[in-house]
Amino acid sequence: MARTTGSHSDITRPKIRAAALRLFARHGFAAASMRALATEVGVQAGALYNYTPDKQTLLFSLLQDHMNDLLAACDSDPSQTAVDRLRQFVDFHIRFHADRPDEVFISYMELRNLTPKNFAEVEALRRQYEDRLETILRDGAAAGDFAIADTKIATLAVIAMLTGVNTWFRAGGRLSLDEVIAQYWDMVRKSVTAG
Amino acid sequence: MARTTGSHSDITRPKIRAAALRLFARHGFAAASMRALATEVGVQAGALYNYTPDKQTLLFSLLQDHMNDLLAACDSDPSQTAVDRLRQFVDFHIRFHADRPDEVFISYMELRNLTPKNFAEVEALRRQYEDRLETILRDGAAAGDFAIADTKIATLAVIAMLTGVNTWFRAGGRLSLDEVIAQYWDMVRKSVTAG
DNA sequence: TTTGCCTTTGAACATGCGTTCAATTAACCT
DNA sequence: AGGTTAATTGAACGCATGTTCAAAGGCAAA
Repeated sequence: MARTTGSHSDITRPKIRAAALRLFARHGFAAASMRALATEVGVQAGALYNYTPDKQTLLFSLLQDHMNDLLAACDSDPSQTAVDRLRQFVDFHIRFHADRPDEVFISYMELRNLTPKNFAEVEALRRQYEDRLETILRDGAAAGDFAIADTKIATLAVIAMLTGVNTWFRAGGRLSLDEVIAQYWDMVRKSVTAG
Repeated sequence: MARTTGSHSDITRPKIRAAALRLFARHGFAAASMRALATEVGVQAGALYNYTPDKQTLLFSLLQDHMNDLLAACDSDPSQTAVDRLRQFVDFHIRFHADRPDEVFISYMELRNLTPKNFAEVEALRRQYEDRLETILRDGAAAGDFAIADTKIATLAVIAMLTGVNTWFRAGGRLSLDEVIAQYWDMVRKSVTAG
């Protein structure tokens, strides 16, 4: 047997990416084998190499795309007040990440499995995203709306807090995503304003 | 050659644990081989099995000990006000974790490499620790010192925020640990009080 | 100095890994 | 219908993995 009926790169490629996302998130990059990935896709291991030069590049591509999606989806209107922009950021961050648990998980867990070059590239994208928030906080501090000692720390503190939602939130649980967002917004707002 | 001069289990055992901590943190549990660990210790791979029945148990033992250390070191005087206890918790959490970057890193990254039984055990310890904080927040809310919609969420949000320090803090950096703690305490305090 | 225990070696075992590639067949174009 | 391209198979390569165990040698007590 060789080429199978119905086989097409437009079908197989997204299947591979989706399965890789699931497998890497579930078992970790190092513990997820190309053979297991192939089985999940319904193909032999060799076929995967029509779609990625190697396993490492597959991981990198997933992370890079995720970060680019994140940056593309996150924009903030500088004519609004810093408080409004911060509220939008909190809402956006929680929603975007809750929609993509596997991508987020991998982005935090598998960074160290990237080659130095690939790591630097993903890291740069992550920093760009942090800068979006830091700009909001700095603008708000300059306008006197926020009371923050160190903007960089506040940025990292807020992002860590928000991303933490992904470790426990499950749709259909005790609280709706809207309720969760409301409380996080309340806490974030208070944490950066005078009190 | 067989037994080497100066060999003693009181020496080898802690060496293995220290090296395992470093290797698991650096490369990940799955990617860190027993042979690499043995090399690091200065011993052959077979010798490791005098100290652990298998690799999995070694990981579990490291995580379990870390959680037990954490619980043993964290106590809070219920006669103090909730605000004081919260301040102490923030100070303790950041300091304790900053002292043990590898343990903390592994505790978050390698949970999924535990067998279900081992995972449940470590998870139970983690929940105990969260309960310490939740008790403080609930007491403070009952006393009217805190304004929190949902205590469980606030607990997770605060812990995520505090643990995030470990992803960027390095001793000797721009800020001292005391400065970092001061700002985090400021943000945490404001986030759970009325504003 | 001998005895017995503690610790380590070093080789071996079975299994699984990422990756390559010639052969093979489906799908598409003319 | 025939020819070309695209997709996949399946076997193979070399190497690394966790773990076991008989043999061997350092150590301490008698």
